Amino acid sequence: MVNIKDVAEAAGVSTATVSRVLSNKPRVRAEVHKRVMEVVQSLGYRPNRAAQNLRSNSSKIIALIISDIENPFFQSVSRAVEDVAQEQGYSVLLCNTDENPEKEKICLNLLRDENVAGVIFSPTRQAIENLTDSSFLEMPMVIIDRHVSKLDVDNVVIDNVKSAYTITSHLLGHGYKRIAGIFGIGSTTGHDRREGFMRALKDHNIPPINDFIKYTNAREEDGFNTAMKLLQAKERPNAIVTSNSLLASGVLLAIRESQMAIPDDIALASFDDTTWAKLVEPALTVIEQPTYEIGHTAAEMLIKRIQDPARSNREVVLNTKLIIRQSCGCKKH
Amino acid sequence: MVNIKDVAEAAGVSTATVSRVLSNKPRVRAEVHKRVMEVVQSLGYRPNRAAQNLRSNSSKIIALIISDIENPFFQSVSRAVEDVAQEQGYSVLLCNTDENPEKEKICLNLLRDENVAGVIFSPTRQAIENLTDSSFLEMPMVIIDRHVSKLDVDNVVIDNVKSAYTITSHLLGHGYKRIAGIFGIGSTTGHDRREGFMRALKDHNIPPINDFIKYTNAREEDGFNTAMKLLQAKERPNAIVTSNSLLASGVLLAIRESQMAIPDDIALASFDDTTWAKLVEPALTVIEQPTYEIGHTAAEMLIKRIQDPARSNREVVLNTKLIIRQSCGCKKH
DNA sequence: GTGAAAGCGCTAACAG
DNA sequence: CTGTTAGCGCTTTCAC
Repeated sequence: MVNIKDVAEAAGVSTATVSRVLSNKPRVRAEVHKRVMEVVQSLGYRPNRAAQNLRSNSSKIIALIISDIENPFFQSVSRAVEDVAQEQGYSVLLCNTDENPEKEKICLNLLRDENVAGVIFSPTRQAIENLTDSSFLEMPMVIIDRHVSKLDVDNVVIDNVKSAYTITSHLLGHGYKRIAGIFGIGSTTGHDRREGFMRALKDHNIPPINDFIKYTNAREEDGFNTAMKLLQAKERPNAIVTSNSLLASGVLLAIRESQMAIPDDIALASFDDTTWAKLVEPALTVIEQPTYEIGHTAAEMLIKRIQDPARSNREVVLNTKLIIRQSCGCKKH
Repeated sequence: MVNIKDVAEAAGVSTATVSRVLSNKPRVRAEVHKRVMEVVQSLGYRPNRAAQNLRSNSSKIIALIISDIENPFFQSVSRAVEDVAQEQGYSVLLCNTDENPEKEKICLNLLRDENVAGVIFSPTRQAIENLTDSSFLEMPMVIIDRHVSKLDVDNVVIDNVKSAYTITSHLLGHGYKRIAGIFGIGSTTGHDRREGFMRALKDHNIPPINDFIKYTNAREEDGFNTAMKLLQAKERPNAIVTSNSLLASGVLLAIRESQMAIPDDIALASFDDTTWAKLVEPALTVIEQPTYEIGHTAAEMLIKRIQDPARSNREVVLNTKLIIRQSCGCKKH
């Protein structure tokens, strides 16, 4: 592998000059610049990232810490992050944490060891606490999906309370009154959505039914199990709201298993407009999150912060959209 | 940040000894080993990855190069890779190539610059050609999903010909005779599946209809457009096989738009058992690929190769499973 | 068994 | 404007 010294010799300059040319520093004669670039070309020189990293304590890698790449929400986010990164000459390191605070910590440590340039992180509530008195915040970081007002970090989120309020109100508007809600337990997101849900009930003068409000892990099987219990109870809900698509698919399976008809027997609405939301019948009414935009914005903010660590923190709240389809449209309710 | 020198001083040994202890080299007195470990603990020392990388020309990062993380097939693969990597102390660098040979090359170059320990790669046909006379194969590499018999690399695949044969035969067995096939154009995978499709027709003495055999990009919209054309033609197919789930969802949308009933008017079968395959009605008959296992196997093979570069190459062919649901079950055909 | 010392390839003072 | 030089933190001969 050809190194900077080879280039320097071939171009008849010092390594320092080569380095200057390559990092577009000023104070280099145009002619020298040109000659060096030519040699770089002809020798096919590519700087050694490890050496750059060691010397400058920073790599061209940004990390994406999410709970699970198999969650459709994060797929789109990660795709966006990748796109921005690639464009700007960064690579993306992926870490799944399964909403496990222990893994989150291991991961963060590792990223520091790797000198990553920055981190895009979707933390558990637990991790948000830990972050406060850790040195992890020394890494450029933007938190996504989860709300962290108390922390001094860049933040890209949606308005979860409002979105949950909207979708619950939609159900209420169609006459559904016995609405159950299933929310993820690991994240602030689940909490916020629950709050929006509660507020909507309150504003419509519907007393909440405790047994209908569920916190659970946010996987498909949790949605299924929770829904089965709900549907087998004496007092059934006639509508269910879920706080993500994994839960929704579990609930849908449970509804099918219970031989109930959507939306006549029961309505279903969820967060996240996945591929399948429009494919099932009746198609699912959902809150669409601007997933790609979340990732895109986060990545751009991160890179800006990397370039200017002193930059003031900001919180970006992106808009969601209620997509009305047929899963909540029964006339009789 | 505490470095190896700090540890050496605190333990009253040389940096060389600390290094030996940390990499579990022999020839260190047990007592010294213990003392060093204690100091490492108490000081919270963590080796600098960049320095290790520079010195030893290899990082603890493995790369995953896939065409698109938004393709469900790769999600599961990447999850598996991540799991194995994490377990073995590696991190995963993610690269999307969009089946674009140019991007593949950029990516490969970058990975070499980063001194990644190894690469798991799902290449385009183009890239497979390029690989032959490139030096990229100097990196430990395992190729997944795509077939590369000519190359001297580790390879994890399924039997695409056979799987396509199986699912096509299933359709044929249910009396469908006018079967269209939509295959991805960028990969060897699409080719092989087309071949299995053709063979099944032949073995059942069904003359293939040229207009029913389509190569296209493998995204949802391509599936939609292709299917729309197929369905609007004078001579319609009464069954469609697609070579991945993205195409399948496009086709499904087209069928819905055309107001046709599955499986009575038209049958649909596809590769890839996604979340939604069991959620739509009628549920989709599919070839299930062992996606997680593909990723898992590939990651393990890669790590073995990293540890022993002289290891002989091997090809692992994993089994697929035909999951029969209701999308191909019409009696009248 | 252990230490001293030589770099890996690069960047950033500091000189000139 | 450009070269010299001193490391970044680690691993790995080579001595002892």
